Amino acid sequence: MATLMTEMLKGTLDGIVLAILSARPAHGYEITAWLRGRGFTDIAEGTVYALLVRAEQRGLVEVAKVPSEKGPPRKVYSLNARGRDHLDEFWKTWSFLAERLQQLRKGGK
Amino acid sequence: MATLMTEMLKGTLDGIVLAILSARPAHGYEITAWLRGRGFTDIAEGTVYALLVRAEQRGLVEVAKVPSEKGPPRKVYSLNARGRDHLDEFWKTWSFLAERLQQLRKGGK
DNA sequence: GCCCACTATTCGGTGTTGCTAGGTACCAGT
DNA sequence: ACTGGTACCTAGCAACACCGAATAGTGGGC
Repeated sequence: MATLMTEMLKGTLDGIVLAILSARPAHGYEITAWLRGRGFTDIAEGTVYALLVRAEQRGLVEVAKVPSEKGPPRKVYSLNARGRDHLDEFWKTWSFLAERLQQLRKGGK
Repeated sequence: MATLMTEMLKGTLDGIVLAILSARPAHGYEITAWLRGRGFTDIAEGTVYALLVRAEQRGLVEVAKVPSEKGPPRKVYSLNARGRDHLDEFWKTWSFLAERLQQLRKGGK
């Protein structure tokens, strides 16, 4: 059921996008396309934009408006120092969770 | 500020509890204590109970009321066939997510 | 007898999150 | 004109975990 993924993405999608931005600056549409290509087929378009706005409000990313040849201007996001710190924290939390779940999976059944 | 872990647990705590129940029947208080012992120190007591009620409403678990020597009667939950199916789905979804994140972590930075 | 700690469950209200389902804007090809 | 691809935004919704408090039973210390 797709519902499982929806709930599981809460809290992780945030980190996923930051991780993408840590590799290279990108804009919303690009990020969405990238996610779709990686198998996250059901991630809604609006979700990514809302998430980027939140990231900006928290001061995790910098924004640059870049005119596009096709369509409206792009908003290119790039990770700043605070964002990198946040990403580190994210990976720590993720590692903790992933370890416990791996143990559970082995132990159970 | 919502903690990272709180948001990340959304959707996964559900599976964690089912995984615990797949090993052996248990009641709410016991599950909470188990989680605390495993490092999930900040999981609220009420959270587990609410989660168990949801699982029951979805028909994933069976409930048995067992009198306790200490305190009020326990509600002992055990996984049924539907619950095991759901757990399988959970692990599939989790695996998918964990794989993508592992790739991202390697690739990024 | 009275209070406290521990066991055990329940409930209403809150904040964060991703999804739904639209809309705006710009340009190229037909 | 019209369609399709690019690119962004928004309001309202449902699900989830947290918080704080209440309820209830048992046993031990004073």
